Amino acid sequence: MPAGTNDIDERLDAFVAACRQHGVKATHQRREIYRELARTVEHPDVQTVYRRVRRRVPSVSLDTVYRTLRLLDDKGIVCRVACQDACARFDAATERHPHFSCVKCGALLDVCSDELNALPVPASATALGTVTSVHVVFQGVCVACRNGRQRGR
Amino acid sequence: MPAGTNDIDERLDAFVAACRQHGVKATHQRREIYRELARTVEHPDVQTVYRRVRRRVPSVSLDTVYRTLRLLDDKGIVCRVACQDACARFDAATERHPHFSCVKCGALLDVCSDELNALPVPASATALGTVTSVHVVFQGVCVACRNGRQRGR
DNA sequence: ACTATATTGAGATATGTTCTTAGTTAGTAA
DNA sequence: TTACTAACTAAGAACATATCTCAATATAGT
Repeated sequence: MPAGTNDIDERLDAFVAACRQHGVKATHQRREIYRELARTVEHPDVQTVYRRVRRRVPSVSLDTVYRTLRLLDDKGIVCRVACQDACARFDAATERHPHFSCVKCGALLDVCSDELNALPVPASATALGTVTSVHVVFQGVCVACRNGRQRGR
Repeated sequence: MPAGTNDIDERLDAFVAACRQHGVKATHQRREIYRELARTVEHPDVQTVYRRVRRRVPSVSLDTVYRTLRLLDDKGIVCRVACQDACARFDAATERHPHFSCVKCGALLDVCSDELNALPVPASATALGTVTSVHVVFQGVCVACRNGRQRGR
């Protein structure tokens, strides 16, 4: 979900509040890591977040980015998006929504579908256990790649 | 999907045919790797397949299991299942079907839901690109873990 | 402002996966 | 059956992702 500057500030305030609520410190690094996630729709992986945060906080360590994203995922403040490649990718939007994953360029895009989001979990799934989250990924070739344009991550 | 012995033989025949069709050799190792995948519903990872295949083919190398599973995934003969942990897991059933993933023990279970399988891809997804596959994963705690029983991979 | 303690940075380490080379085996098509 | 060649094994190296250890530091509550 795109977000204007004001929006980001609001979300950062909410983030700090969420940290307090969970009893974890809202450190400078964590705020910057969250900001990078909240300000993009790309669902960047850890390395990408690291590279970007380093522009603002040159001393930040890769490990801190790993630790922070894992922590925030555990607390439910951000969420990890399942994708086919090896690396974990993250989303600041924790509300359930499907994704589109391009097998060519690796782009991971948000899909808006109230219909799908409202879809109840089938009994055949709840019979297997307690469902806490639902992940829907459409895989294929994105419009940009289909049109021949190549783009990196 | 579970499979009896006869079923396995049939699927192995189909596997050999699929190899021919794709111009790759249906070697002894590849057949045994496929057999291990077809005979279980656990969606094992590479290491697990390797351990099991070695019982029948002691000389098989880990690298061959990696290479074979990647090749078969590329050809669409098996499919890689997205899961939260680092390692790739595989499924001999290539027909679209949802999975249940247990966050505690890592179990990856098949969900049977004709309803979900029949669900059309929403226009908001096809607008982003050409969809070639749909992955639905319900995440949560499986019945066994909920009941306190622990089980390894 | 002070202090207890959660958090960080840096480097080491673990794990999963792929590649390289060279010599050997075994499918496939004729 | 034979020959061509893809595929295999072995062993090592390389690479990427992710986690750990521990001393130094910054944050939150008083």
